[in-house]
Amino acid sequence: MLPVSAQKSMVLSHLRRQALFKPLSDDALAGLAEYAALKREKKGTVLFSAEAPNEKIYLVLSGWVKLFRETLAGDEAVTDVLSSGGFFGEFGLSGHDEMPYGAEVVEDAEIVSIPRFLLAEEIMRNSLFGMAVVQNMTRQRLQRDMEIEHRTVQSAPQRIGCFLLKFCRGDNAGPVVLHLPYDKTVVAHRLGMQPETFSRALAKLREETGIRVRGATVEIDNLQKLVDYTCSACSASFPCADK
Amino acid sequence: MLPVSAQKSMVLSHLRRQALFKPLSDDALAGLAEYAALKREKKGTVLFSAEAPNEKIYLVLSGWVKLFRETLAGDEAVTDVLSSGGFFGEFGLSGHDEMPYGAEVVEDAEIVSIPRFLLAEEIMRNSLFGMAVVQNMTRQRLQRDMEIEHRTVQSAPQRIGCFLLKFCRGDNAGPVVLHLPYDKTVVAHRLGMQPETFSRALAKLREETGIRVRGATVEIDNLQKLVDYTCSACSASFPCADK
DNA sequence: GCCATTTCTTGACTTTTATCAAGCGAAATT
DNA sequence: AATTTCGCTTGATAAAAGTCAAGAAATGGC
Repeated sequence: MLPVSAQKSMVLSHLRRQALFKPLSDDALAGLAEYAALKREKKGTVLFSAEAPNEKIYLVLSGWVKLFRETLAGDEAVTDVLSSGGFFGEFGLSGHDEMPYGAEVVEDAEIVSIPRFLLAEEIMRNSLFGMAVVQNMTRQRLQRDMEIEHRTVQSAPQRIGCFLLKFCRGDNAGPVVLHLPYDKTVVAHRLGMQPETFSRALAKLREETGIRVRGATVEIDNLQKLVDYTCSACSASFPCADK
Repeated sequence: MLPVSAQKSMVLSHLRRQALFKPLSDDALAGLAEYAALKREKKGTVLFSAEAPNEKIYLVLSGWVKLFRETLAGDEAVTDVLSSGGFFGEFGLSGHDEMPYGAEVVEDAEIVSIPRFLLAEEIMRNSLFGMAVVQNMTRQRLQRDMEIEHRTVQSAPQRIGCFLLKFCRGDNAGPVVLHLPYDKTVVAHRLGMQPETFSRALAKLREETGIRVRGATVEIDNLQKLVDYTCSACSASFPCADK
């Protein structure tokens, strides 16, 4: 275990790197870091379940964290899977004192938690920061709108194609090799389908677009072919501004 | 047509009534009203299409407005249908200068538009207002999360039941009579299904829960029965806090 | 390196939703 | 009042996705 001071300065340097925190002064950041806690969590750890008390904002530094809602019947709907720079628990800001979703680590992660009242204070104090938060929320809402669109108008193979394209750069013409960042089961739920459907849909996508899949590795020889197949059922087209 | 001054004061009184604008001073409100425009629009009017320039924030005073995204293939995904108090166009705040969706009046509506830079200025000036906007955005994001959940885990009849329950008060034990606020076709798309599916699913719901439907009128004799049938596939249960 | 566990795939089948086509009924137009 | 339009329903059929079950492949622990 690192000494406390060393850990604090590490947290501070991580916070400084977050786009959202750019408008904050060094003093303000130091104030956050003072009360922030950094944790390393293993895959499978449930950070909290829905309806847990909501007092902190969490920021993902590395790894992947799944946000989900569970029905009485036991089905789960994954609303998002976050990586570095993603944060959650912000509903505390709007007066919800219970978490509306659960959070589970799906790939070993480092997570910083910050008491939410500190952020609320900072929003009030620094209007530039407030504006940055508004913009971030707005962008997130837009992403949710797109998610709703995807789930209603895209077929399962198209949703997978869209997911893969999120990891491709727009200027990349040649062959692309990428690795699925977390388990296929999680990807499946992230895309609103069952693992079996995912498996079959991936096979179909392979057939239609010539991509090659071996385990978690995906090779895309002809990016345009994948784009043509995937984005025909979308309002945006690759490279999408909001991913 | 009313004289300009009378119209301005009408706009002002409408703005004053909005929960979101509560933190604003009278001066600030008057400033907004000065540059705000009130319009009455007929059902069927397209306020703007996706990719239109995004310079205003719109606030619905009465009637209903549908927000939707259209794919290249011509399918449309309705992300929301707004009534009094709902607003849209707020993506301008996060630097998007194109509307990410289209907006169409689905029931005769009164709509106020406000130049977005005025609101951006006010967010910067009044941190209480900034906080209110953050909270509003946060709540909207949560609603989108629930929407995603509903579309993945609820069946078509359940989604309709859930929709009907939004118009019921939690304390209402006895029979409830309500009217669908806009065309069934719009409700169908709002719930992410085809009109034909909506029609059949409504018949199924009627069968399962004993509700009676005649045109746009729905009579619910046994609210609990509807709740039991509908909310079993949801993480929240009636009466839901966020509708 | 081997075994145990987990994750993924495949097959057979069911359920749900979409699609295409036709017909009904209420409301607006003339 | 007749006609046209639009919204809604219904039927037949197809496509998509879910479910249950079994087996294959990959992964992690020892």
